[in-house]
Amino acid sequence: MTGERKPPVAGLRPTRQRTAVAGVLEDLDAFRSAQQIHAELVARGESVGLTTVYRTLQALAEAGEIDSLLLDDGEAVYRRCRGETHHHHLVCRQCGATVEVDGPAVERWADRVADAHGYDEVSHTLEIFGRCAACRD
Amino acid sequence: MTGERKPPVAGLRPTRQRTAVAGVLEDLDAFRSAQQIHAELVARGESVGLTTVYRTLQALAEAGEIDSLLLDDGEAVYRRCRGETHHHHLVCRQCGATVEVDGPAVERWADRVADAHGYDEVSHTLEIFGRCAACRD
DNA sequence: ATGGTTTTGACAATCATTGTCATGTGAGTG
DNA sequence: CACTCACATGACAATGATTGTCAAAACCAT
Ligand SMILES: [Zn+2]
Ligand SMILES: [Zn+2]
Ligand SMILES: [Zn+2]
Ligand SMILES: [Zn+2]
Repeated sequence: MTGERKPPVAGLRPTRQRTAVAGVLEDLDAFRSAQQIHAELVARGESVGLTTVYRTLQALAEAGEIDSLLLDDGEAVYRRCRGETHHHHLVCRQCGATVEVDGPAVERWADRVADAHGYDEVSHTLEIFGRCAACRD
Repeated sequence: MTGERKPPVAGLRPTRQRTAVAGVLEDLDAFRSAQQIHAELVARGESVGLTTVYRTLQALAEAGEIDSLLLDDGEAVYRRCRGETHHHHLVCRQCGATVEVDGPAVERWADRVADAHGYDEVSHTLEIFGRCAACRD
């Protein structure tokens, strides 16, 4: 046993704070905002500054370790996804419960459309929102 | 000749301000922010308060007369689209130049995925971003 | 221990958007 | 035309998520 732990963010020091944030993300199954994650940390007795939470989430997202998306009101939410490869999400508007979904056909379609109109450096956003079974009462 | 003009927003008084905002949207071909539209109004010599621009764009969007989407940084941008029916957009990150695109297969796919996982009240967001030919230099 | 680098976090600053509310406007009435 | 009054406007304040600042703290390797 090497006692090795996966660092919260590649290339950055695995500090107590970053490990705590990564821990919360690991336990959560839904997309959550920086503030919600900060609140969860406080609830767990972990002392981490809100600024640090924002910075860590940003770093994790840039490193591709977590996914982020914008809610209707522009608020950013984050989630540690299982899938390693590119995918999209079916998200419950109420509780944030998320299902990771693949759409190979959509990927090809998006690139084809962009190409047909002479656009390059193409990216896309695609999220499905709804109300999950549990939230239907 | 009835001299009839289409009201800027259904159910609301066609005021000078609302007509001016609608006019700018009619001329613009790209997605623009409330602030940019306000700046354009000022440039045209039209006197319209920023608050009114926000309110009018919101009303137009709710009435389905214009489309809106969120940029990466959460800023909302608006555009008067030609297509009457549901569609998506291929948007230039640099200049906002937009192409309206249809993806019937994607629509069905999204609904099918949501249904398969027991989600209802489904909606989706789908935008393609890139750099248009004109912005490539 | 020591010096240099990284990280942290309390706090201030941004900035798009929304809330307020006193004032303006206009369609309808008589 | 004069009078209503509900709707509309806009200067200004408030909000709220996010980012910037920077001195203090933590790390790491000499
Ligand atoms: Zn994901
Ligand atoms: Zn995709
Ligand atoms: Zn459109
Ligand atoms: Zn669609």
